[in-house]
Order: sequence, then C-alpha cells, then structure tokens
Amino acid sequence: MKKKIFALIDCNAFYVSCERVFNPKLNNKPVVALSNNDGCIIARSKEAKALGIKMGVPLFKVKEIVEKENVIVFSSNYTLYADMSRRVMNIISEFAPSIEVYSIDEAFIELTNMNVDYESYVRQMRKVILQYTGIPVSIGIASTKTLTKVANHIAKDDESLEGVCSLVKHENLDQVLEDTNVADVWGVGRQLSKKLIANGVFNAKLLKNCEDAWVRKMMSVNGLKTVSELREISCLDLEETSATRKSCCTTRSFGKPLVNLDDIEQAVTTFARRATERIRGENLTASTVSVFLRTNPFDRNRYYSNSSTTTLSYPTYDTMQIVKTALQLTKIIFRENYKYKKAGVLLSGFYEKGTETKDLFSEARYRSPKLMSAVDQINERYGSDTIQIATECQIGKWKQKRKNCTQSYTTQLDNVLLI
DNA sequence: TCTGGGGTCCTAGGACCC
DNA sequence: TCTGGGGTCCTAGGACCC
Repeated sequence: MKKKIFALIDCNAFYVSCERVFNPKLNNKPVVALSNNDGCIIARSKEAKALGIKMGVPLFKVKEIVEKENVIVFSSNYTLYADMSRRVMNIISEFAPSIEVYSIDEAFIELTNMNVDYESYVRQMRKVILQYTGIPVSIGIASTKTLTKVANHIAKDDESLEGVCSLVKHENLDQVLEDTNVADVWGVGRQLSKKLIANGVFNAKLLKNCEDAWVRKMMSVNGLKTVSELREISCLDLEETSATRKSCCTTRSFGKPLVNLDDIEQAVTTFARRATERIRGENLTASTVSVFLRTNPFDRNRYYSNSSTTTLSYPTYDTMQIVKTALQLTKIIFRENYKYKKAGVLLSGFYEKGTETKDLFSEARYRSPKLMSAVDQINERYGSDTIQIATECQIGKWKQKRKNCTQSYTTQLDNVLLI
C-alpha cells in the first residue's frame, strides 16, 4: 500500500498571536491569555513559557511572577480568535485538496497524491499564512497523523528548523521517538502515561515496540491505533466532513457563587437559549435536555453536584420549549443553602430538521420556525444576545469576570482600528 | 478571594430478553 | 446438594483531545 503523507499545521500560542496582530508592542514581551472567567492560563508566548508559567495553571497561582516580570494578561476574546482562525483555515484550504479543521488553532491536511516537494510546499503555505493574517504557525509532516504531532513538536522546539519538520524520509525515526516522552504522544494522557511509565515504557520508541496484546489490554483499541501509527501504519484518516455532532453543551462558571434559585434560573435560561441557537444554526432539533449544577469542587466541605435529564415528547429547536424544560430540570436538582459555582445545559438526541418522526400534532408544534428565524436574523445583524428571554433581562449576577479583553477588531465595524 | 469550556469514544455493569 | 447460556441495550464514569 502506498504510504500516505499528512501535515499538521498548528498556530503558535494562537490566542497570544491574535492579540499581537493588533498590538505589535506585545512582540518580544511575555504575554498570556486566560480561559473564561479569567480563571486559567491557556495560551503563553515564548517569553511567558521561559518564565516557567505552565499551561493551564490558575492565574492566582502565578500572580507573583506575573507582577514581577510584567507579564501582559488578556481575557479571552473568542470573537476575535474564531474569526482569525477562519482566515487561517481558509488559506490552508487553498493549499490542499482536503483539510480537517481539528481545533481552533490546528488543521490536518493530506498531501499524499500531490506532486510537490512537501517541505518547500508547506514552507510556502506558512509564509502566506503569516503574510495574510500575521499568525505564525508550525508544521509537521509525516506518514501518519500521530507522527505529524511528533514532527510538529519538534518544529516548535527547534528554532533552526524555521517552523517546519518532516519525518517522511527521516533517517533515524527511532532516535526521534526515543527522544519523545511517552506522555507527549498524541492519545496518551495523564492516566495512561502514569501506567505506561510504571511499566517501564518511558518514551515513544519503547511504546512502539510493545506487544499488541499488551497494548490492547493497557490502552484499549484506540491505544492500538496510536501504537500502529508510531510504526508508520496509518490508522487515522483525515476527517473532512465534520460528522453531525452528537451533543451541544453551554456551560459557564459564575463570576461569584450563587445561592438563590432565581439567579441560577437566569443563568440556565441563557445557557439553554444559546445552546438552542447553536443547534438551530446547524439545522438540528434536539430530543434530550440535561441540566447540571455544581458547587466549587475545590471546596470539598460542602460539595454538591447533580444533573437531571429528560427526553422531550418530540424533538424541537424552539428556544421557549427548551428553556421551559431546562428550568423544570433545574428545580428538580436545586438544593437550598449551597454556593453554586457552575451550571450547564446539554442538548442531545439530534435529528436533521424535518427528519423527525411526525405525528398527528406535528404541524401545530412547528408554528415557531418563523419566530425563531426572525430572532436569529436580528441577533445575526445586531449581535448575539440582542434578543433574550424575559427572565434573562436583569443584571446577571452570574456574569463572568473579564477584566482585560480586547475589542472585536475584525467583526465589529466600530471596533476596526483607525490608522 | 481566585481553579475553563466543549467535545468524542470506550468499558463495565446492570437490566432485560429468550 | 443444588441455580445456564447467549445476546442486546442503556447508562455512568473515566479516559482522551484542544
């Protein structure tokens, strides 16, 4: 069988890079971007990494370094990041016959049947992405997706490679794998790496040489795929057509703990509305609604967490219907005298709109599409959350912390920079 | 004081069937 | 003294990814 060729394009410190595009003064300075609610650090510039700031740490734990070293801190601006991502992905699409957008800052492409010199071809792509968007990327090339991940790490770590690393005709792949910690292999997370290391499997080369039966027992079927891919046997194809999703969840931590049912209902209403708007945008109806509530899990003294799920008597994308259901579920699981920190609404059991099983009353139920599409159009034009459900329309006590957020430079006309 | 959000997949175990 | 075998489906929990 002909060897396949994949490339993985990964934006460097993506959120930080987005901020730098619109504020070049940030170049060469330590910069970090935060998760929602200004909780954890989820993107770091090279300079911030060099200060020892780890991925995913809560901001308050590195406060000293941040203050002492003048680290510049941004609240996350997903509107901006999503739009910049779209631009990067569009450029990548022009360079490859097929693309899998794997996350907001990553994409796989397949180069198998392209009659080009892979390395110089992706270098050209890298140059164009930087020129058109200002976003620097790293690219790994290899014969399996798992190996492109390894290649990508090397491209990021070794500056002499100028952003591109190919393992396609690498003389000593085994040496590369030996230098790769087992925990850094794609598909090996915290728990698995602990187990593997306890069994003497420290690096990717040792993992590659494990027996299949042992791997199957240790890491289940997906582990077997990972190991095969380390052996240059491609098991994971490019997933171009994003399969219709199976669930859609909107969840937030609250800016401060909530005690009253009223306040929580307000938040749940917003979550249910947003989730419904999202599935409506994908032309799906949902048949199952779940709500969950929980207190702060870091405070074990008075911890409470619960969820409740119900199946609707018919699938719908009607905001009012889903909000009503979500509020009923909220009342079921709510308990007095707890400080709630987080809640969420999960929709699932999807149907493509129109493929639901019809019954005698279907027509009567579908009286809302016109109203829903009017709402969607208004929100599209004037900004999401322009039209809300009445219970949301007070000052939300649950609103998140977002101390230092930049503007929507690329999606709001009045936020466009003046030069 | 302060600890993200959004997904997918696999497995084990229980309920149920004949 | 002694209690089958083979199957499906569902769910909760745990693992992984970014």
